[in-house]
Amino acid sequence: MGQSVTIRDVARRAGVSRQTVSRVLNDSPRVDPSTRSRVEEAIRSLDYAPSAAARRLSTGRTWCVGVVVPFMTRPSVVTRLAGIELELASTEYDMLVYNVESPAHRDKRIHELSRSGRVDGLIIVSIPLHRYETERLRATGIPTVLLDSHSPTLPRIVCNDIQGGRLAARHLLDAGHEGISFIGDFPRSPWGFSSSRLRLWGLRREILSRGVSFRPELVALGDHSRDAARELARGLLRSRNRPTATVCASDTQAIGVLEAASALGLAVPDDLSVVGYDDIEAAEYLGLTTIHQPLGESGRQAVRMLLDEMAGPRLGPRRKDLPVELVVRRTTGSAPRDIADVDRSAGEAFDGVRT
Amino acid sequence: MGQSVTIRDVARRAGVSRQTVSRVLNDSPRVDPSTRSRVEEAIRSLDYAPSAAARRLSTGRTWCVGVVVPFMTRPSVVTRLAGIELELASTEYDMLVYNVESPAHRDKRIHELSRSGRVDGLIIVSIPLHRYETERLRATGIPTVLLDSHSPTLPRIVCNDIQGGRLAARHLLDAGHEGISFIGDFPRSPWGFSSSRLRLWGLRREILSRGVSFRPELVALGDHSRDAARELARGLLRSRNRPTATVCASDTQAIGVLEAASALGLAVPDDLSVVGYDDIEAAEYLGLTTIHQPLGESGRQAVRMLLDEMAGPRLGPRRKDLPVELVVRRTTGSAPRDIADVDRSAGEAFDGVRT
DNA sequence: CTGAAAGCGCTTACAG
DNA sequence: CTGAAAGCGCTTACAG
Repeated sequence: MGQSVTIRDVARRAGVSRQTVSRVLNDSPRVDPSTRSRVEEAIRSLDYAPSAAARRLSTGRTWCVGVVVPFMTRPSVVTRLAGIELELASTEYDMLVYNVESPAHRDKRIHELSRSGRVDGLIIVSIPLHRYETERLRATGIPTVLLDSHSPTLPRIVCNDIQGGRLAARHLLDAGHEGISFIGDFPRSPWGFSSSRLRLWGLRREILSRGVSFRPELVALGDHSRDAARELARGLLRSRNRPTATVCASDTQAIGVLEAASALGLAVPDDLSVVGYDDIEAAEYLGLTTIHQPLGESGRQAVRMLLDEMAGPRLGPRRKDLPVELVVRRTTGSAPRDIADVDRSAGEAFDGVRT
Repeated sequence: MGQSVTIRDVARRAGVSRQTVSRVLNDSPRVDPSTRSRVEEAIRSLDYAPSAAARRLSTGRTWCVGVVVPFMTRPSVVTRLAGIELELASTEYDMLVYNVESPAHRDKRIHELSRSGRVDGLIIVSIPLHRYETERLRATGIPTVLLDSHSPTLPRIVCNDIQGGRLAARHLLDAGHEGISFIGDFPRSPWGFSSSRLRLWGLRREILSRGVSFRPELVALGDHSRDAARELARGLLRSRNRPTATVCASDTQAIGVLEAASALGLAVPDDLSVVGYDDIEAAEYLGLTTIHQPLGESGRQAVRMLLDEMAGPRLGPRRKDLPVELVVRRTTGSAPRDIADVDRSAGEAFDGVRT
């Protein structure tokens, strides 16, 4: 079965002690060259591989990093995950992945993970922690980095959501839009995700800073899904004073908005401009204007920050903000001259009555 | 730092031996109820969590399953991965994920994984193994299940690719198509993926079994990407005797074909029918007719098969085929009456010359 | 440069 | 039902 060759067998074969074999294994300089080559020869001829379990117990390090993600199949999440994997692959660390499906499940996972000694460090993706969870983590002493969520005390990598909202608003305001709607996530979902809220906040600030009035009735929040966004958009777009542009909390939701526009006979971008968020792969082939986040890179940076934390505890909290950027494609354009005209002509198309 | 409470501390606190604590931890029935509750109380008051590393060394089991995937961000791959994670989450096993980016990298990963004792079992996704790799795996004795790839000896879960090709062909033949093209992956990529080849094989067999001639010049193979598929499609669709329908080895490639059709002014499905493969999320909102694979379910089944293997080696090879099904949406329709007409009218649109 | 001793924190038979 | 002994396969000081 292979697995039965131990360090003891190698030592016997090479005529040395187990410690010497261990030194060769760990590249210790305090080994005579000729001894070393004898040991290496023994390792080779016995096809020996050291036991990870034994090494872990004796060194007290697992050489594993745990990654906790919600909704791992979401394009933005899996891209982050791939970034984490890529960076870890260049180290000796392995990646344990836990997909959590509910807030309760999440709490349990994080708690048990932090205490079982299964991982040397933890990366928690997109999940804001309660204060008591943060405290529990500190108590266990396990190095932890948050990716895409905020915390007053834990080290974290965040993309600048407020800036993203501002960029989207600026782009639309420059094109003459004034009725800008926002479709995002429920404000008080049990997950407590904050990105949608922050993006809206940035959008609002930019609009107000331009002296344009912000219309709260154009904000519609729901599930983070295409279907929910489509229904919300349908409502907004049928209203008397409909928006000429919509900013979404994700590309997925933006796709729902495009569907709603299409169903209502509104042309994009002539009648309606749409801006997404994330720049997932689908955004490119749909020609969706969106806010690009450095998703893969954010994962890599989270790993680097975690490695730093594991090397030695830092004094204060650490936080790194990654920039986002606007990617203009084909779903945004100038505001319609006069929205009343648009509505009138849309009306004509339906009922042939001139008003 | 928390981690310093050991089984010894608990034993002392409860006034019993370490073995007794161990029995309580492992739900052994041979413990007196009152002793048990004393131990449980001690565990609680000391906030004790057993060391995974120690348990692993003494039991010889890691309680980890390794998953090796290529291109983890591909929608079809991540869906499989999520299925694996979901099934593992209902067990005590953790999931180690390795994303391999090149065939060389893959060989190294699989080899070292199988020998380091880091995992109790291995799931290898979409990667056909060389014979010598298969032999090496057997030699290590590590239970292994292949998901979405074939092997004469290893246990495996496969979706029926040949059947998928047949279903696509049948659907198109029923709609009157005769010039059916196929856009798939390079036949001899270093990865050795087989699904594209098998789907083409099924397509071909179905066409021939209907007495329709198969036109090899309508088969175009390239990189598994939207861009490559778009360029291949562009070539096919501009040829004199162009196809009226295209089957693709993936939805991603089908999207490239849709782009090519759009660029050439061909209406889908009036001028061209398109069938994808996988039924990823994008297929639904693009209205893409496709072959649905039970991606998540295939991951779950791979875990169950692996757990069986780990419970005890089976006598013979095991293989499970999962069914695929056709999902008809909006990219397929009847064959154009006379393709020459179509080409003529397209020509007119361009140059205004009547032929 | 090398080895004898001790230990990492559990579990597994073996007695009683 | 419970405990003393031994062991899992490494590494870490400590001598020499």
